[in-house]
Amino acid sequence: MISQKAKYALRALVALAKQPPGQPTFIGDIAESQNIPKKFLEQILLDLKHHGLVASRRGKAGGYGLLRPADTISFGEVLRIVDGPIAPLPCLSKIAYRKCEDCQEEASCEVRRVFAQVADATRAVLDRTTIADAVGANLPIRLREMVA
Amino acid sequence: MISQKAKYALRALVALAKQPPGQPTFIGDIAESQNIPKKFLEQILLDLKHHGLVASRRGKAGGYGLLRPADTISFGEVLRIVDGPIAPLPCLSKIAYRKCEDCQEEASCEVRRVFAQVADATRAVLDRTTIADAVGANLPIRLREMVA
DNA sequence: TACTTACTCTACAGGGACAATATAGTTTAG
DNA sequence: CTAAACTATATTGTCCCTGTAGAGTAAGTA
Repeated sequence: MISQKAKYALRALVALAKQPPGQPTFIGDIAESQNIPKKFLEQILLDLKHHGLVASRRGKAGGYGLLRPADTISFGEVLRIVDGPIAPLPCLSKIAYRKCEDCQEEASCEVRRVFAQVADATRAVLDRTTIADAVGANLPIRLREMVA
Repeated sequence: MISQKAKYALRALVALAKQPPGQPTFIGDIAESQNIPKKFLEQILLDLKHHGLVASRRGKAGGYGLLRPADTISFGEVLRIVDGPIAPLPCLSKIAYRKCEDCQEEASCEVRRVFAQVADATRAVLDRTTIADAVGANLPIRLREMVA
């Protein structure tokens, strides 16, 4: 299960991607249209800003906008920012590897071997699918290119 | 991330699958060899017993053993018992579907569409890979058959 | 300049899940 | 009859998730 926070973050980014670029969008507008608690969304967008995904302008004509093109922001990147590692086991994370305290030999761990496949399958989707894909179509563009 | 409990459960089942069938194995032996807190493992095995995966015998010569053949117990089944739904969103679970409170239209939800692919990819691994596969080889038997 | 609106930042609180631990009881072999 | 092993329930402490609160800062506008 992904967190509610991650879901909000993705929905907000999708909403921003649908907006005409250039002029910022109010937090309040996104919060209302997407049914997200406004103060909570503030935190989330601030977090995304600190990671360089969105930019903001303050004051009366302020708001938020995507800082990078929507087709360069993958679901995986957003999830890692908001929820942390995607890997199903700490010993399978690429960004935050941690040895399992309780297991003896990593190389011979059967459970790890199986979940390595899960991690690969998951990353194959999340790291290839971008916000732009989500906005534009039913299937991720890059996967469609691979099939075609 | 799967829970510690799920990891313990899977490791215990793998350990049981390696044991000669017929005679039961002590909880204490599994706990020690797998580095699992014994009392915690008791709870876990009891839970698996209630779901028909293992059987137990009480008393001095008691212990636990697999109730079903190892190649009929999938990782997915174990995870669902211990951790609950596998789906990354409540609105994608087959066994415990719940509508997302905050999203308007399920059919047009971009986030849901992407995570549906994640769920499919995950289930493809977890529901096809059994305890026997984990014990026996590096790759799940059924996937190897598909490739061959 | 004053005012309004919107973003920025820190703190914190309630609830629930996770990971055990504790304790008491029951069963069976020898 | 007793030790070893499973059964069952209750409790505990910690951490994280979700969200709220409130003070502060910046920028356009009259």
